[in-house]
Amino acid sequence: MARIVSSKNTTKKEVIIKKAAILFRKKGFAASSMRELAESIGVEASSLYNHIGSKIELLQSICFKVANDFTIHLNEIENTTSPVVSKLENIIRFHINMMLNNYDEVFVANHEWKQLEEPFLSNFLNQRKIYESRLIELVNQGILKKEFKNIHPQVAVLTILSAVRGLEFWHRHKKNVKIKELESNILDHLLNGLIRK
Amino acid sequence: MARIVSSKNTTKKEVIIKKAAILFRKKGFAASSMRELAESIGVEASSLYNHIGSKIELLQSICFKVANDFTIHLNEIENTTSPVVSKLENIIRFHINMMLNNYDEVFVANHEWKQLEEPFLSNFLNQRKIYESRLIELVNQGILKKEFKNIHPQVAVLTILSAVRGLEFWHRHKKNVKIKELESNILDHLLNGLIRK
DNA sequence: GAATTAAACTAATAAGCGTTAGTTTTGTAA
DNA sequence: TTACAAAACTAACGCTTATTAGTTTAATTC
Repeated sequence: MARIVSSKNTTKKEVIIKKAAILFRKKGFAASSMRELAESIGVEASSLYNHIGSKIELLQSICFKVANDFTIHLNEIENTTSPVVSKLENIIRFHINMMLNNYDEVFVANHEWKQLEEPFLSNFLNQRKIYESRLIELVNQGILKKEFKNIHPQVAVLTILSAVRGLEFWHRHKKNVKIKELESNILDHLLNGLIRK
Repeated sequence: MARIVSSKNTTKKEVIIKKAAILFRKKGFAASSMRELAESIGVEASSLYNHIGSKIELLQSICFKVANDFTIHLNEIENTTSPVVSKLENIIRFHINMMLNNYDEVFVANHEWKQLEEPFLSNFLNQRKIYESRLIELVNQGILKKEFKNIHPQVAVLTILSAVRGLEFWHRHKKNVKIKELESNILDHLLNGLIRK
């Protein structure tokens, strides 16, 4: 009768959620079973229900934790008086680091949000939409202040978000490129096509 | 007893594969059932098996059709003598158009390949790896020929592929932006940070 | 050491899954 | 009209699913 190991600062629920993120990232939410999850932890499936409510609740926890982290960071950035280009750079760096440090969770939030049920699905999409709108507004400010070229801000934002999302693939190539080098390369690629010369 | 409708140029199998792509894109492969697929076509689930082998075979067809389309196009491009920047532009435009014209299939190939079984999984990943290697080599040529800045070619390729992949999201915003405008915006964003000035 | 609580276990549930077998209907060609 | 083939149907198979109920074990508290 092996118990779920959990140190002082993490509850057993948090252990389960972390393992769920790993499993959902590897196999996808729908293709992951509670038995598999339990096995990866070392208990029976039914034992999980002493700590969590349901499978779908695990997905909810993962998705909204990630969404909230991004929202909170954007709040902080907006409350500074830096140039727009610095703000955008800061945001891009945050995305890159979230992807590298919370790989499983960010991946799951990006790929498995579709499996959320209402009203969580709508909430999640709404939160993401608002986040994007705020980024678009930021780029727009950069254009008005002549920091950026006169591009379509909506396209720019989605290009940036997509490019940063592509860091998913760097978990495959991790050995070949240094993280900091990677970060500056992507930033250079994305910004120098954007910043007025 | 409704029959599967199919015009002269499309077999019933192709109709099923197309509907499968739509369903898999919307709900994910694992979360899609054969009964749902059948319903979207207007027959019973078992009737599908007069035309197809299995559920997983549908995913295989979709994934490898997309992969082959990209490979074939790259073959054609490599057999021309254009400047590297033109080749790359051509490839980016092809990606954009594949995404816009074969949305469901490209989406499924991008997101659901994980659910493939061996040996198809390995074949698919290998084909993708080779494709990326050829793009990296192309960018490398551009650097050697001084057409591009001295960036990390591997990072550049993944940034480009990821950014183009982000066109997925434009099916949400389709009304707001014209396709051609979108295409040139993305190209400008990606290339003008790359091309030597 | 006894009592209590936390958290594991076993067993079972009902529902849904992909797929198959066997049968019936439909469309086509002789 | 008859014969044949294509493609639909119904019914069922065995399996897996998430989840629940009830029980037992382990850890904690008194």
